[in-house]
Amino acid sequence: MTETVIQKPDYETALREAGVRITRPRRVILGILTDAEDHPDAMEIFKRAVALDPSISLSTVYRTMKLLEGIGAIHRHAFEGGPSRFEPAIGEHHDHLIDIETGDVIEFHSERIEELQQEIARALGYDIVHHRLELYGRRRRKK
Amino acid sequence: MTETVIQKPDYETALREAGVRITRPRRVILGILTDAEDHPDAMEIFKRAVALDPSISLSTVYRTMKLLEGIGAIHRHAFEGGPSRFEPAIGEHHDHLIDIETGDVIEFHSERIEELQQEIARALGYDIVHHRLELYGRRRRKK
DNA sequence: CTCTAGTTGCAAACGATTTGCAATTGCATT
DNA sequence: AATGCAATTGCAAATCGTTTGCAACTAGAG
Ligand SMILES: [Mn+2]
Ligand SMILES: [Mn+2]
Ligand SMILES: [Zn+2]
Ligand SMILES: [Zn+2]
Repeated sequence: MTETVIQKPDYETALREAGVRITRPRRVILGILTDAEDHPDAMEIFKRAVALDPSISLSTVYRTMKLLEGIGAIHRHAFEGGPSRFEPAIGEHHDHLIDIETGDVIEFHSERIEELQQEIARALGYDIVHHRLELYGRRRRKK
Repeated sequence: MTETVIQKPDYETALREAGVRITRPRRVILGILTDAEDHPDAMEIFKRAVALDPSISLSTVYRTMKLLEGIGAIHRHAFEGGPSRFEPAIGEHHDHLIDIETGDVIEFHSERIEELQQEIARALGYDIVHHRLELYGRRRRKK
C-alpha cells in the first residue's frame, strides 16, 4: 500500500540531533510553524498555540523561536516597523516584497540579483554570510 | 577669486520651508549630521550633541530624527540587531554592506540590481516605493 | 517688545523581547 | 515502573530602544 508523503520539515529529529528535549509546548509550536503559510510574529504564534494548549506562555514562544533560529530551522525577518516574523527554513532561498498598504508579503527569487550581490561583495573584498532584500511597494493601479 | 564649495546639505532652509523653527538643539544636531561620515545611532548623535551643548536631551534627538526623516532630509537604517542609524539624504541612492565582524558599514550601488528590482516588482504588479538591500559579510581572508 | 504656538527637558509610558527563579517535566538510568 | 536530575517551563520583573504627557521655555511674527 502506497502513501502520499506530504513534504514537511522534520523538526523533531533536528531538535533531538541538536540535543534538546521535545516538550509539549515545543511540539505545539513546531506544528504551528510547520503548517503556517504566512510569516507570523511571536504574538501570532502564541495565539495559535494557546488555542491548542492554553498553558503555553509567550516566553516559551520567544525562547523556542530563538532556539530554532539558532539551529537554523527557521528564519527571522525584521520587516519595517513591526516585530520579528518567522518562517520555516525549508525550501529554497527567497526574498520578500511587502505591500505597504495591505501588509501582504510576497516571495520572490532572482538568481541574477543573488549573483550580482556576490560580485559586489567580492569586489569589495567580502564574502556574503547572509543578506536582506526587501521591496516595499504598492499595487499598480490597473490602468 | 574662486572659492571651493564644500557640498553640504542646507538643512535650515529645508526646515524653514517645512515650517518648523530653527532652535538651538536642532542647529546642533543638524551640524552633527552634516559632517557625520558614518551612520550614527540616536545615542551616538546624542553624545556628540552633548559635547557641544550639555543641555540637549535624548528625547530631542529622537524627535529631531523623526522630523528630519518625515521631511525626507535623512534616512533611517535598521541594520540587523542594533538600534536605528541615520545618515543625511544627500547624494545618490546606495545600499550597504555590513562587516559582521567589525560592524563597518560600506556603501555600494548597483544600477543593475536596482533595475532588476523594478522588473521583479512590476512583474508582480507592484510599484516599488522604497527598498532595503543589506549584505552581511566578512572580509575575505587574503589567500 | 509682546504674544503665542512650537519646542524643550524630564520622567514616565511604551512595545517587543529577555531574564531570574522556583516549580515542573523529559528522559536516561536503574 | 520507579528514580534522579538537568533541561524546560510559566510567571513576573527587567531590559532596550523609542515615544509621549506635561509644564517650562523660546523662536520669531507682528
Ligand atoms: Mn518567506
Ligand atoms: Mn549610507
Ligand atoms: Zn536573496
Ligand atoms: Zn538600492
